[in-house]
Amino acid sequence: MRWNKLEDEACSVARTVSVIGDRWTLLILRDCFLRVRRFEEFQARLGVTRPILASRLRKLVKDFVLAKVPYQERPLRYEYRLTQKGLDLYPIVMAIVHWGDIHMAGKKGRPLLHQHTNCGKTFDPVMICSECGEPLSPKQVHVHRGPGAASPRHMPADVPAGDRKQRRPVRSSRAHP
Amino acid sequence: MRWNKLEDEACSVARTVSVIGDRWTLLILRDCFLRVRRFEEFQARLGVTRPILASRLRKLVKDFVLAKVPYQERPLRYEYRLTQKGLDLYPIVMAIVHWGDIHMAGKKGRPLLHQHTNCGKTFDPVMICSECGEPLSPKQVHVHRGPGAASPRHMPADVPAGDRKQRRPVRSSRAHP
DNA sequence: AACCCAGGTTCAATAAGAAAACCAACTGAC
DNA sequence: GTCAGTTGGTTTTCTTATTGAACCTGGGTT
Repeated sequence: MRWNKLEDEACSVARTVSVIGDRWTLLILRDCFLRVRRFEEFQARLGVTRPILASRLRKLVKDFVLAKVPYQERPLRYEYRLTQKGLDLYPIVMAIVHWGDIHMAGKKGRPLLHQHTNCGKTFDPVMICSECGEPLSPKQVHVHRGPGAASPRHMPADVPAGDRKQRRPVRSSRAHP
Repeated sequence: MRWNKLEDEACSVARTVSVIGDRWTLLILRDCFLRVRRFEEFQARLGVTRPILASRLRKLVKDFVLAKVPYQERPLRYEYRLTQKGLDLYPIVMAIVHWGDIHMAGKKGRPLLHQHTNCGKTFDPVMICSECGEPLSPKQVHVHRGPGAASPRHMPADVPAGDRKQRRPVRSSRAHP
């Protein structure tokens, strides 16, 4: 399969992977969330070769994840900033960080700690259901076809519904449309 | 930079990316969460070449994300099942799906809908702070060095702490140790 | 015996990535 | 004015990874 065909697949994972499913791209995005913005800074921190970095940044700009904005004139210089679409990748990056913290940390513990400035505490990211607020587990989720489904190829086996509780919904910044 | 050096980096993103930071690997994991378990089924659904699929499955087994368990004898055949370490990737996969749903869905809408069997509703995954329960936004998170930090190279600029509220912590299945 | 199945491996051709050098537009120091 | 320095790249060559097709193994079926 060619990678440009991937974004046409009727699967949100495939479409997302066509944008960020590359090792260097994910590391570039990590640095974006750490406020890195310039070519030379990415290059120095990541150790990536310059041609690869240039091609990845170009692609992220093309996909509207980053925007190239001038930070000075004469000589005209640009920096790369996360767009809203890019900022929305934060849960993915945090989920990746958390998994690494739990499963890949060395004996010394985590490399970084995250402090939530709202509550002031060191925290872990937790993924919950927007409707009932409970933490999500794969076995409690039943997947079925949406309006954008193409073929029944990607459908899973059916899973019986369990007990049901009630809670107030959590207003996500970006809920299902 | 060589990819085997990546897992030695003092960064949880780099370490996680050394395991799952590959396009095919992420698609394989998507299918794992859709209860796909066998070589031929992965191959048919993904359209990946057989040598790549074999190499990715081998690596996921080596990294204890998947386990190869026999489902019959004579002829002896194995299937690939998510371990607990693999199941813990669920928030990453859900975050990827959700971003694709929001930013990459076609005109027809989402390919798949997720129903939470606990509450019975179609939901979106929301990432919250384990301590105060508020949805996370990148600008409200201050990163600082943890015990496993190596060099100060990967540190971000400081961000002032905002207002502080109080809430009860959410017990994540896997909190910070 | 002849053929099918699941789960791979082997091999040649092609695409992508790495390393090092080079380029261009401008600055500021001398 | 020229000479080195800075930033943000491109070019070139070499090495590695991926693709596509075919083949293999250890069984079972008719």
